[in-house]
This record gives sequence, structure tokens and C-alpha cells, in this order.
Amino acid sequence: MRLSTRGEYASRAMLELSLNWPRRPLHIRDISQAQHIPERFLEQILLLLKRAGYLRSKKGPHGGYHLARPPAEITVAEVIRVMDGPLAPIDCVSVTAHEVCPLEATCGLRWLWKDVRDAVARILERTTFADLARRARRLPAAGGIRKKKR
Amino acid sequence: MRLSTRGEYASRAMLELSLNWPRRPLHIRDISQAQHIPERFLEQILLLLKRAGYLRSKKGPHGGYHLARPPAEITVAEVIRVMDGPLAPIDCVSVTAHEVCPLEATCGLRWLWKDVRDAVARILERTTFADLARRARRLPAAGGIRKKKR
DNA sequence: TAATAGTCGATAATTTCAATTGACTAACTA
DNA sequence: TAGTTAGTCAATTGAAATTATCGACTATTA
Repeated sequence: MRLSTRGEYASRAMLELSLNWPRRPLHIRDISQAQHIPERFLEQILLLLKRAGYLRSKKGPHGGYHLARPPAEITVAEVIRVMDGPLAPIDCVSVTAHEVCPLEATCGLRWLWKDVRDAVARILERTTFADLARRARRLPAAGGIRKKKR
Repeated sequence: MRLSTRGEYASRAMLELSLNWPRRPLHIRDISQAQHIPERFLEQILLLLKRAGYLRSKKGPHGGYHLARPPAEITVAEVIRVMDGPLAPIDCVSVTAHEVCPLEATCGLRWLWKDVRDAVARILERTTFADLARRARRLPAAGGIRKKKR
């Protein structure tokens, strides 16, 4: 029942970008350092998020990534789905992947996995990156969310 | 956010054993055939469940596996934990794994993953195999058994 | 045009997962 | 007690997914 590292990195990166919103773009490197994500791996992740329409990018000096929409309009569920696919614990219960389950007896379990899927989806679909940013800012904030040195 | 095949097989096998409870033991082969689970793989799974105290076994003719406790006293959460470990989507939020997260900014996400973990745990901890068996029996049973005539 | 910074495809490294194997032990039954 | 049934166990293989890295490329800016 685990979230992939990709999914975790993606949500952390999106949060970092949301904390920065709507200021100038962030470099891959800045996000990487702030969130301790391997730079080249993060590069891939951001590219996927861009292709999926959640980020925009700019090349060259003063380039970088920024959100394509305000944080309040992006849910965690969307981001996780882009990175990891359906939220459902098994396919026969997925809204986005639906697969017909050939076993009768499995059906004794189907409603349960559906309950789980729904519970997870409910939480992740109602939580936006604005919610996350709001709560992140309120924290005692040790060390440095804001980091300006170069 | 996926359930492993192991976890799925284990819960199917436990359901099969619960449907049979408290009659005589089931052979690995019977469970394997009823639930379409590779026999030698199922063997491993049942052994783990036995070692964890959920099953008892008997060798020789008329041997097989049976539940160590009544289905009403075994939750799905327990079985999934035996097979796949903690229910939590990430470790820093797990009740059974516990890991200190070194990042401040991540904490902006921590509460969310905790909510997800709790939601999943709540469902899987309140659902017993007796619940599953009850609902499985009630199904129309498309392939094999016809509904009883009256 | 030099430096910056994202783009892209390929692939390497690692880990996890699913499954298989063979040799073994216990229990029953004829 | 011999023979068969059935679970036990450790080791390992194979495959797939995941995580991560690389190098060459393109766009942008000063």
C-alpha cells in the first residue's frame, strides 16, 4: 500500500513550487536542494508534470519551472495519478483503469477494496497544494524553506 | 498505492478458508484452484500466515490448512501487514515502522499521508474475514452455484 | 556568442516481487 | 512398516518495475 518515491518526490516538488507561487520560476536545482531530491531524477519528474499540463517551464537564464495553475486548483490526487497511475489498490476497483475481474469469490473482497479506494481518493481529491502550502507555512519552520544563497 | 499480489492472494486465501470454516482443513491445491493462485506461490504465503499465527496446518492424508481463530477475530489489516508490512503510504507516517523524517518541508505533506494511512487502517481494521465471508455468500454467484430455488 | 537552463531518449543500477526448485519431515492407512 | 499424501523450508531464479544517471540537444538571455 505504498506510495512510490516518484509520487512522493512529485508531491514535494509541487509543494515547493506552491510555496513559491506566484513568484519567478524555480530552477530544478533549487527544488532539488530544498527537498533533497536527486537532480536528474527530479528533472524527469518535472518534465512529466509539465507534459501533463501542471507545470510550465522557461529555458535560459532566469528560467525554471512554475505552476501552470494556482495551487488551489491542483489536487494531490491529480499529481499522484500522473506519476503512479490509478489510486486503487487493485485494478478491478479502479475508476481510471477498470478491469473486469474473472473470479466470483474475489467479489467477496471487491467491495472492500472499493471502500479503500474511495477513502483514499476522497482525501487526495479534496486536498489542493494551496492547502498543503498553507499548513507548511504555519509550521515552526526549522532550518530553511526559504533559501536564497547561490 | 497498490496492494501487492501477495497481499491480494493472501486475503483471497483467507477468505476461502473462512468460507469453509469450521469444517475440515483445505489442501493447498483446493485453495489454489478455487482462487486461481499459483500453487507453489500460495504455499509460501500460507506458510507465512501460519508462522504469524493465523493458520494451523496438518500433514498427511486429510491434512491441509485451517484458520487458527474464528474468521470474526481476524481482520484484513492484520493479514495485509503480515504480507506487505505497514499500511502507511510512506514510512514517516507508519504506526508500525516509524522513521523520523529529516525534512521540514516534507512536513507540509506529513499530515496528509497520515490522514490517508488512518483512513485505510480504519477500514481494514474494522473488517474481519467473517464480514467478507458473509458478503461473499450473499452474492448471485454467476459461474457455478445457482441461487437456491424455493 | 558564451553561459544558462530546460529537453529528450537511452540506458544503467537497483530493488522488489513473483514464482520455482528440490530435498525434507510428519501423518495417515493398508 | 511401507507407501503415499501433504505440508515445510531455504535457496535461488527470472522478470519487471523502480530509481537514477548520462550525454547530446535546443531555447533563451545578456
